Amino acid sequence: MDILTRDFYHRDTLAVARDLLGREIVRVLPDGTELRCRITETEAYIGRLDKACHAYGYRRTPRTETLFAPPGTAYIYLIYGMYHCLNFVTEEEGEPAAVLLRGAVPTANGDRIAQNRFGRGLEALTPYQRKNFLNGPGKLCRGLDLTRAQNGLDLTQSKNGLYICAGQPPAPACIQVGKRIGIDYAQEAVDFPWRFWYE
DNA sequence: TTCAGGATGTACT
DNA sequence: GTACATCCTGAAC
Repeated sequence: MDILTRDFYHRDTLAVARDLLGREIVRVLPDGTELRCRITETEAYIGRLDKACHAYGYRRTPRTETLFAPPGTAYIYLIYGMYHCLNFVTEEEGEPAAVLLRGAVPTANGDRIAQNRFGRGLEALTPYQRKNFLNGPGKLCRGLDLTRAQNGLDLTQSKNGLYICAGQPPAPACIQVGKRIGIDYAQEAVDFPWRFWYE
């Protein structure tokens, strides 16, 4: 079912971040339920030269270890004590770089995703909740029930319960580019246009 | 509709 | 002890 292969991630991180738009995340829960959503927003982080990256300058710690893994690995970490962020490792193994997923829209089992997010079904959501469903990295992980338990998973194997399908990428002209969010501390890197999204 | 403030735990000076 | 790739709530407009 056209799972993206390691070659897809084994490229320049900016190219991968752009190409991930429109792709479909598949998350299989322990009970077999298959959650699906389409990627609408991404950001690139490249340790080699990017002060916003956890592994800036090849900084290696227990947390950043996953960033040095082979391309196509899931890097998931805890942020602000209560939320998780999902990234896909890119480039050569040993080259710490990844794409952060910042936004998505549900394409299958949205009801279950709503349960994970708000503790109630799609029908019961307020307009405000519908509008702000998976439009943030923490929300996305909450909706797909992803935590550090899934850190380090190989995304190229369907058996791991987390993989990416080819989906339907947007026309290049529809892709918007801008500065990344929430990295004010990163000095010159705050202005890097490494965020990609589309409507 | 926007905005300030707080929640909360881990990583790492 | 401080910072953090965030999100929600409630108040003011």
